Amino acid sequence: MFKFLDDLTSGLLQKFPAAAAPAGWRVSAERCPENMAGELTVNAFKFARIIKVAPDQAAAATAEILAAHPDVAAVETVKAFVNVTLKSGALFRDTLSDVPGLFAAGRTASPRRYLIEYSAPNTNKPQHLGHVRNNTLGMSVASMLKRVGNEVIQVNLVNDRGIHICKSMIAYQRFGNAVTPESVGKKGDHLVGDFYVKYNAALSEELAEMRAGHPEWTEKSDEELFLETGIGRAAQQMLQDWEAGKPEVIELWKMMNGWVFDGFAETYRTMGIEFDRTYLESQTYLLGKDIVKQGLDSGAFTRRDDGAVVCDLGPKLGVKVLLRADGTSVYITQDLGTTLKKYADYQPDSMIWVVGDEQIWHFQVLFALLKKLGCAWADKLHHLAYGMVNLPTGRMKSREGTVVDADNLFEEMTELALAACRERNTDGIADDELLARARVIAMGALKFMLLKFNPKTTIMFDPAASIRFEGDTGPYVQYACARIGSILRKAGDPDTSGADWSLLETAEEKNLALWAAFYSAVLEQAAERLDCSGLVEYLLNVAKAFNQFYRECPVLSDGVPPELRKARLALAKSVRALLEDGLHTLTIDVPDAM
RNA sequence: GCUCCGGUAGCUCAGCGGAUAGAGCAGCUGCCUUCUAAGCAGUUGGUCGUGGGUUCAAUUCCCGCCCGGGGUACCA
Repeated sequence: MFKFLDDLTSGLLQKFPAAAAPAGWRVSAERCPENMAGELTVNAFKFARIIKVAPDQAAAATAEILAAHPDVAAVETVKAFVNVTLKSGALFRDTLSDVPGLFAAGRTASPRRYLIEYSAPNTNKPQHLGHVRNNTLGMSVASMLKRVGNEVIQVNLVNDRGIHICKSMIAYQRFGNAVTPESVGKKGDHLVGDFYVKYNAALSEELAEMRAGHPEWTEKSDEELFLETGIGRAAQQMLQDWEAGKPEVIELWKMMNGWVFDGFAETYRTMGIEFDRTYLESQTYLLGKDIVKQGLDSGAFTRRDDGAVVCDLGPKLGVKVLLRADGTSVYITQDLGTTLKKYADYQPDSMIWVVGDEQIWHFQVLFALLKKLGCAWADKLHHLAYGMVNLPTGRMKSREGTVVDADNLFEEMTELALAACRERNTDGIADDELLARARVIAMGALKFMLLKFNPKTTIMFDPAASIRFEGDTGPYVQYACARIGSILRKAGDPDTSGADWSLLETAEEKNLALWAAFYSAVLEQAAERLDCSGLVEYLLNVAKAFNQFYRECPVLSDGVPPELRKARLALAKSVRALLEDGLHTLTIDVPDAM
């Protein structure tokens, strides 16, 4: 970053030998507020204590050192804020003229191996907007952690067994007429989802009939009556047959799951997701049992009078059951098993789960259990909890048909983006090229929208308002890149080496350099918080700064001196590199033109 | 009840110890024979839920209260 800050730091430490600065301490600067004279601000309130003087003395010393610094053009002190204006040459030297340096600054000094699990769909229905948020958060956090220099292993854990899967299978047996995705021309996960809906409709019907015939049952919940229904018992029986390995059930299960996996593969391809490994719950759901035995042996867990195995996690988390009295395992038992398996498979330094915030409690318990089992790495586990996606009409509910389907949403947004493309420059552009462009824009808009929110906030998705390509959106940033691409194409992809950056002296040009200076800090914070929303915000600001530059500073127009043109071309190139790097970090593509 | 998350402009959200609280959308006003108007400029709009406390400094930290959502399973 800025050389003057290094010099200021050493200057202060020399001047105040009594200073108690932590190792590696360095004075930092922030953007100066718009209405103040200055580009950067050094806040002396923040480090006055470190150098052990009063804030106004710290500020005075700072101003004195900076006034004599060759990079500094002007200094102004307000209270303990020291506002600095840099000389053009120094400003660009430390920022946009050195893109590799800018990018390298964002890399971590201590790379780690992360294992991140996300998506985790069920194979009884297609993915919806909630999954899209999960997928987007997972892939972007993974990408961002890689971008700052870590090794990242991305895994999926597919819930491919259980009563909900059997429901789709029962409905297929009863109402399926042996259809296949090919025979009806439907994506496999959608076809299976249809049967899941059919099952629930048939169940509701049967429940209604039963309640009509048994007035004493009207008060009971659907869950309580589930096993009283024929179709409920059928699903239960099928689950038992599945666990017993009954051939015709396994065969049906394999066939229908195969359809769903094909469908998911397409959804993931559209989003640009590639998992390093996909774990299947059907292969992991029994894993936890021997760990429970080990826990009993070590005394971490205890056996209750009725035979159930439990663990007392203290006053806050309470007593957790790990094995029922009948010896069957519960959700957390499986999760213990898969967690240990993932650890054994990859030995990560840290594991991340991208899972909805309704499971915060579950993960607290899981982590506590792992500690109890003596896993030294248990304090390096992180539940990346994210909020629901709600619609203006309320929560999304599969049963009530109020979900926004992922594939349909991609399709709809692509259509809208395509229409927007057609309104613009379509001269001589082939249809498939236009479609490819629309896809990049649509997916960019969607991912950017989802990442703009802090993960933990509950999102309100209003299709009418949320599907936008203007304003604070992904396409806004992509558009800035496209404008730069256009300039560079018109200039014949010029060689800009040796450009004289000190010729760039307008407020718009300097503003871009000032924004660029903070890229590494933005990445660092995103990685630390496992939250890309700061990067999203940042890219909007850089794109905005570029659009202002675009308006105010002609590059190719007649009357721009050749040397200035070259410098501005170099600037544009660097800005595009920055924006592209940022978007790619968010797993968003950049179209050549828009 | 206990617990977690949220309450900031008409709407959707940033800011989370620092200088006069921001953005986008919506509304109003301008700017396309000039490198792509998916753009730019201007403008309207706020007792940062509320009452205390800590601090040189609080939207930001602590405590109480009010409102909304999640969790509180031997479901996943």
